[in-house]
Amino acid sequence: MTSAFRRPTILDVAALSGVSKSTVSNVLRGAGGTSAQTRERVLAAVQTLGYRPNAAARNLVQRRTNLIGVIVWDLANAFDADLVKRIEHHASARGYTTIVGNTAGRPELEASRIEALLEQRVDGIALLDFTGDRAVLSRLFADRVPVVMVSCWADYADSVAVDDQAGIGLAVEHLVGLGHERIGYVSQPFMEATTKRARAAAFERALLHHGLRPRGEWMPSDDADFVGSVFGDGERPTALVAATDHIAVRLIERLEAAGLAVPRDVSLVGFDGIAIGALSRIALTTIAQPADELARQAVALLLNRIERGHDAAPEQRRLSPALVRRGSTAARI
Amino acid sequence: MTSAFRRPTILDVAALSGVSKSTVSNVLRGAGGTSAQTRERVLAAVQTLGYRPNAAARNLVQRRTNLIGVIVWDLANAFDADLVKRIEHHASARGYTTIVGNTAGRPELEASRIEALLEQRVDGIALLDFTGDRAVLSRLFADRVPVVMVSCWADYADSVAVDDQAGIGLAVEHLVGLGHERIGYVSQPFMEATTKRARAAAFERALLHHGLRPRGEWMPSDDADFVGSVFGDGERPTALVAATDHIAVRLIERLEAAGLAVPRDVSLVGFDGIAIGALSRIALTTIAQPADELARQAVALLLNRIERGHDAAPEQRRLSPALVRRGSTAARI
DNA sequence: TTGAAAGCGCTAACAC
DNA sequence: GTGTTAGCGCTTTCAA
Repeated sequence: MTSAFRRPTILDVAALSGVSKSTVSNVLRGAGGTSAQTRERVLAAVQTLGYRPNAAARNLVQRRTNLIGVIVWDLANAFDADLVKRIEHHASARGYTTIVGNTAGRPELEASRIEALLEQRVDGIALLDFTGDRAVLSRLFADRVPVVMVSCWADYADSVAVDDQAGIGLAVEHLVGLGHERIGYVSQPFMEATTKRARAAAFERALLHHGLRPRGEWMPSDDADFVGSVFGDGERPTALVAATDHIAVRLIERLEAAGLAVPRDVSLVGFDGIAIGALSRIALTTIAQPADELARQAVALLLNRIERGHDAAPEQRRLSPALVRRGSTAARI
Repeated sequence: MTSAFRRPTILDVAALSGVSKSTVSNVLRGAGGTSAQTRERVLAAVQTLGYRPNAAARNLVQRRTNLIGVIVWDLANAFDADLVKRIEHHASARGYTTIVGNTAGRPELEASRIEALLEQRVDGIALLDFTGDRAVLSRLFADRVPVVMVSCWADYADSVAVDDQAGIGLAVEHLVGLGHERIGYVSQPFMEATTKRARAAAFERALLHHGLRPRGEWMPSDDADFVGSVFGDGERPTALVAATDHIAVRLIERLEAAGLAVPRDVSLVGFDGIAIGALSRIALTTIAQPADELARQAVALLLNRIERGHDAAPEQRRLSPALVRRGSTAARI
């Protein structure tokens, strides 16, 4: 950097336009009470100097930053990335800048990312797929930072998530409608805990609702060795519900590698509605989440709490998912 | 917010531990020159108060923020998202916090996102797939903000990108090796310009190198109506190179919808190496970019310029891509 | 080894 | 309408 280089400050603008810095500030903030003449002069000076206000200085005096943080499990995961993109979009439209922290689901990374956000004094934080580490949460609580949980929840924070029970219900209903009676459920160890539990519980309930008996051995919480153990011998499920589209897609790989065809031998329903599920080569029947609505409401909830204060009781929004029928499910033969 | 709530400041810590705020600052920054005793007392006070330094105040006096900005075309695009994730990771490891701006390739959004970054006084900016709007770039230049371009380039900025020519060369060589002579190239209108041009030019060169004649009608810059026009009648290509994996995946859809099988009727090579290409149902032969190396070097270049100054001439790094053979290419019948 | 004091660049009373 | 002034919370000389 050229050693003499210094960004123009509000004082430079004031000097050039021959007014005081408060007047410059008033003009720039649109505070009113300035004559059209001086406004012109100030604006001209801003232009010629290429002046741009320093957010740090403003943040310091205003005690707010117009920054929000987003903590995400894995940006390489299509659903997460899509959500982050939409959150950034809505936040930006309302004048907030977004800081993203990717945690890879590791609590220690989560803690350090959140620590960084708090040093920046972000006005609020959106937690996608939060691991639920108590220490981290209590820290947030102690700092009285507005938080919105997306796609997961806790009773002491605002949250917006898809209605997991309704979603899983749709999936099971769809399969039962196709004549399936032996239905399994596949989850994954590295998955946000509340959602994981909710979907698994919803699955059991849905089966019972249809007069079917949930079978523990068809509900592995890990898809890794799933095919070998469940499809080895004995009675096998004719249909599967996967906790997420990601799991479903991996499952297709594993099933087909083991010589089982989808949907001929096994029908499969995913959950989320990621883009690649729509490819004709994948054609994944799935429970689609209303991603943009999720993002919109998350931002609305968060900014509401930021701008209107903390007092109100936590709000828990549940959005309705929709069944998207594609080629991975078929009538039981 | 409880009206009486105020975050503890360095003064509170100083008061509680009975020292001056400079001493607190010295302890916290590890500046040395403090006795073990006072250190203990200060640290204890920090602990009990839950004190956390205010980045805005620090930024203001230090005139640097330890913030970097990342401008990305589309986080919903797997390759971009993966890159952002890795950049955030490397930056975080070196003490920098990342602000992401998604631009959807729209120059006006790009400008406003960059404007926001500059107000935050980010120490540097990584531009992924920059649209190349001159006004925006000159603004950056005027502000003397360190910039690194990733996967695209300009001669006046540091950049790190894959060697497009080598990559396309590998693709063509692979196809020629399989006996193909009528090879087409498919691009897309909404794509970062320098990369787009470079890959197209490299394609022509590669064909010439193998003694083949590039044919304009087989090089649409838009994949939308590609299948109809090129595979309608007359002589058709037996193999295609796609400018990106995304395009390749879409092309598979369109080709198969038109009754053409991949690779039976057409062989197809993509570019990028996104994860879904590895699924057995997709099995996309592709030119894989070294994504993590790209991210690592981008961060290294950027932080180097930030921490060591602007003087050095722009550095242009070109990384080698690798051919990944999968099922979308086959010998010409 | 510690403290006092001068800012960093801005906003927001309040005075003129 | 416009200017003066007192901070916001921190770092960083410079003295003691």
